[in-house]
Amino acid sequence: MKRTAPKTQSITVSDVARVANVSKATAARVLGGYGVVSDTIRANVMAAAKALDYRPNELARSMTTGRSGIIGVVVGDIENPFFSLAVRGISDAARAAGFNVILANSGERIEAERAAVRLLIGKRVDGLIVTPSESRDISHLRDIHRSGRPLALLDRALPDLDVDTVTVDDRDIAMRATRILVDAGHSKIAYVTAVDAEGNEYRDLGQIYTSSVRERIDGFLKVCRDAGIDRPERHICLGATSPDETRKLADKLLSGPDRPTAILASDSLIALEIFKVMRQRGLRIPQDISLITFHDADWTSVTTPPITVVDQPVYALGKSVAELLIRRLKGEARPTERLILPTTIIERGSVGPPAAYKL
Amino acid sequence: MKRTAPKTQSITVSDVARVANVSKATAARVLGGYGVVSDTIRANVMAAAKALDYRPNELARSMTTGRSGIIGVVVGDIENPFFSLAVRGISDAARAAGFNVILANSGERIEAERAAVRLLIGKRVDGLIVTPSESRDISHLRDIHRSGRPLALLDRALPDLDVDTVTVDDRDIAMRATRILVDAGHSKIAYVTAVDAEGNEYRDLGQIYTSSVRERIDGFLKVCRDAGIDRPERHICLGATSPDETRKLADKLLSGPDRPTAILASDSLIALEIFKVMRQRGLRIPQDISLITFHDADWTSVTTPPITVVDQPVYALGKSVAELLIRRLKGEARPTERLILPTTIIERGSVGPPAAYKL
DNA sequence: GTGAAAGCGCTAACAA
DNA sequence: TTGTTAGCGCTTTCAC
Repeated sequence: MKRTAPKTQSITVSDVARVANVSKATAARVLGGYGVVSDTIRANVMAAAKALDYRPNELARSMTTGRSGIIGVVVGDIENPFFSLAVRGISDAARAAGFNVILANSGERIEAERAAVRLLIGKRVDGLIVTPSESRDISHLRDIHRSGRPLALLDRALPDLDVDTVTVDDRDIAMRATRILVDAGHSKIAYVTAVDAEGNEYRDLGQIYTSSVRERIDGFLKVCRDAGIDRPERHICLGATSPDETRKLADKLLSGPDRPTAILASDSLIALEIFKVMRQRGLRIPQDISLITFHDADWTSVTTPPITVVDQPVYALGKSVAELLIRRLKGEARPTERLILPTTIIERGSVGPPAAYKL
Repeated sequence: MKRTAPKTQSITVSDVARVANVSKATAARVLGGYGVVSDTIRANVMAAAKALDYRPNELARSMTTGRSGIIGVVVGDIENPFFSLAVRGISDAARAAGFNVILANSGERIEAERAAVRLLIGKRVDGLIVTPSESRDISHLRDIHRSGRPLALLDRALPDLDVDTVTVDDRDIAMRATRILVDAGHSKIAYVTAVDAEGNEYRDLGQIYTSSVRERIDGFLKVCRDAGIDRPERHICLGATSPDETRKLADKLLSGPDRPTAILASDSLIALEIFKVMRQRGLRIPQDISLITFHDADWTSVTTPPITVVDQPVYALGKSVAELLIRRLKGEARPTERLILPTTIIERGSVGPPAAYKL
């Protein structure tokens, strides 16, 4: 005797086949859109499917085909407009190619990233796009590769991992941004970034495990040193990992006697908090202090004054990395590609000569 | 003869069982964490699994159990900070309960919403959270219900659909916002919103198919009429569906001789574009024109002047709806709940008396 | 406590 | 062109 099924009984290929008076295989062929079926039978089956309100079970389908039509995406923080824009680029490219996207957030925590990757592999996504939160422990990324699924990296390169990668030239762009500040006469320039390090004290590059961050710091220091600035690393602030932390950090940074005359912020979320603290402390931009930030976020153009920004091609970054991945998914075998997209600086009104000069 | 597998052969329960010298069923029991197994055997199986680097196939697991541990979420626009914050609320609640989240974007297009729902049902998610883009055609939402999976609605209620819903009181909050403007002396108040209607001409409420939008317009009109404002519906602008469209709309709105003296924007993306256009046209806030917007977006507090906003409990909205859904997923049978979360208005500096008063 | 066997809904050989 | 038959990797009776 058949017990009542605990979960809702759904209509299967067999049900449709029975009603249409054909074999399961034939019904499956028209329902699945493969193989060849005569027009009459096709019509019958379609009618039966419609009558029964048949819905394919994608799970079963993926299980037998080994394909899911899904691209897994793991980003650092979906609330960061940088990532949501990149994700739109990815989604648009995916949709255009008939793929769907599953999104997972790592919150920039490596364990969450590992878990997300594990989940997505478990769900048998066809390929993954990851923004690796650090370069120290990338075993889970190697695992992807080993599982036979293509992986592509977004925004952050991993020298040790030979996979398709799309980034910008972070070192170069940091140099250009810093140079703007140096050229304006600044010599006390702070660089504020989100890396979490013990005590938030910067010691050396080897301590930074996120490639983009490391490259930017490298570029920043290079320009400072070339300009004869003494020990510029003193003004590197790590630990701006949340609005709260950033505010604390900014408050400390802007209160000391050794206050910087210019700040370079590594993303728009950080810059926003810094901007707020500056305001709150009555610091005028750019008369009292200058500010440049990475990412041309919405708000940067509506403040008074508007903020000078590093404009990364975020949407294109996402679109390109998805296209690269999709080409591999479609079977294209080619050497690994590492795309570096061009970046510009939008000069607005937040940079001026250091306060001292005007006295 | 066995052909080479086309796709990477993964380690299965059978493989582990063979190595551990137990039956498939026993291996499955320890690997799946169910049933009873002796400690010795458990240890053996675990060792074998580790040695072989076994990874469970979630697909197969979901197929037999009928559960996936996944909550499907369909939102209007993930780039809208309103939604990304709500999604974080959902994700946090989901994670806390051991669920994962798959995110799909509808772009506020009903066909995309249908497709997303179909995909998620096909993937056999355990339940869905949807921000319905309109109330006219909700057959796909009824389908969810019919498929036996729980559905919960976020931010937009559907009177005809008896499912758990979490919203704010849009009518009330629109009334309060409008009243602030009226009390400041305004009588030419524009309401700008994103609904797409033919010719972007507002005729009557019946034309608006998004519940939140309808309620807000209703509240707006009510307060205007109570204040004796003549035909306030003249100043309702529909069609602010993208930054570009919004800019055009705002440009037209602010150029005519009948220019409003105050604007109420239905979301922060719209308000931002309006703000930019105001700036560009040299309109001073609040001397020349007043502005209030829904959603306490980041940028609204850093402009000069900062913007008065309707502060919805966005994170809580997401968290609550997820919790409601999860309780159902865990088998709780109870009558449908319709939560309405309280909302406040943060008065900042963007509202003043109408320009005419000061002349 | 453990094993054998059936089956989830689908696709993919192969035969007819 | 259509049908038969095996699986995919897992869980789940039901015996032992």
